[in-house]
Amino acid sequence: MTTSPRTRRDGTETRALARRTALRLFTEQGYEATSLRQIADELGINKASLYYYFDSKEAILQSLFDERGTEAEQLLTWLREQPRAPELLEAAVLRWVDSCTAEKLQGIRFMTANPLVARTLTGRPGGDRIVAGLTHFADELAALLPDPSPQNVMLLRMAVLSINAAVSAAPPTGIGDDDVIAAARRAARAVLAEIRGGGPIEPPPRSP
Amino acid sequence: MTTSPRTRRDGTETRALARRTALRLFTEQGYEATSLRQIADELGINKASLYYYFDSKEAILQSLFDERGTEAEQLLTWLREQPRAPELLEAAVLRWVDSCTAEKLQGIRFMTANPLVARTLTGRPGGDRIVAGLTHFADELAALLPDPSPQNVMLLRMAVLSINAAVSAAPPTGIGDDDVIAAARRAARAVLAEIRGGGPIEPPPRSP
DNA sequence: GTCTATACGGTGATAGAC
DNA sequence: GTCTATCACCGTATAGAC
Repeated sequence: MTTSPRTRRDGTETRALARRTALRLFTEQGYEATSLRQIADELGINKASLYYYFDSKEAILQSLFDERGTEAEQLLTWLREQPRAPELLEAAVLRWVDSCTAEKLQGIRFMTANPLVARTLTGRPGGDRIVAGLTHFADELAALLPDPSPQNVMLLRMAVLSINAAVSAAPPTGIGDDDVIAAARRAARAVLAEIRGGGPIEPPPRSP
Repeated sequence: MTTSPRTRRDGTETRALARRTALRLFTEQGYEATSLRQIADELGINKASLYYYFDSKEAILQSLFDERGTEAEQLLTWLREQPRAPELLEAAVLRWVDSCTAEKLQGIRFMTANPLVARTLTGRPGGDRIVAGLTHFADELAALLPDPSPQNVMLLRMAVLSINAAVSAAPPTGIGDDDVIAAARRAARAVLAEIRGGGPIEPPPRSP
């Protein structure tokens, strides 16, 4: 081995810092519009030094996807072991929405800013696991719909992606992460209610 | 003049075709990932010939924004001459949603695929009039909210942008434009109801 | 209007010294 | 680990013949 414990530790720290920097720049400017030179400059290192930590620019992207790629899959695993019930629909959607912490929001922001970039990694291991995982998640939930009309399937997908919609709708500044997440939750519930009721009118609860 | 009527007519047709081709490629692959060579190839002309119709790649982008930039402004103009009333909120949002024809959807798809590209044109005349116009629209509507809390402002913005959310949520194929628009409308109404009621439960209609 | 040829810069990436 | 130097390539854009 050529790496001592000390250099190894410094290395992984720099690598982690590079990932965070890349994530920020990719989110602000887009993946294609961000050059390796720019990332290196912000890190205070030379452009070529980045290649010590990553094999290519695409490898940086890949590592960002890998970091957060398992979440959607875990959600899917959880869903498949739940007993089928009408309440599962709302429970599952809200489980996903509520799992979104303020830290996870930056991942959503990155994906929202680069909606097409996932296709760059298609075919490779761990490519677009987030997108694919959420898609499968929504598709599996669609089987629970009493009326799986195209519109209702669409509304279900919109409920699942309410966090993304909230991030897209949020102005660049002035609204805190908490309110973004809370708004996403309320929107998801409202859309789910629309699917159930076919309209805003809910039958009043009846006690026997 | 160096252009005869005949060449002039052919020219504007080619220009229009180039715009449509660019719009499609920008939507499929992204603005930065699409090269002028690619656009020229699909048109069956040389790369350099594009510069007869457009001064630069950015000029192509600009022309696409100009084509659909006035709609949000017209909406804003309409809003400002409406009498203030509680029903104006939902009426205004639905006016925007319902104005979305199947043809207009491709504009939304382009913007959804290139969320950051509007900033490329900021400062220039007619830059991001769509985004800015819709933002102003939502902000003006926010003044009509009984409770303009950050969450409610967020929800209002999400209702206005429900078309964008629907486009983002729609799978690449399998769902028609009509269902996408219809789902957006239902989602917008559901979110507006959530703002009004603060919850999915609506009081049942009471006849005196 | 369309072409060929070319200029120019920036990009991702590699080799090798230290 | 970080650097300098260098590479091939592709991007936009221009000049000028036809």
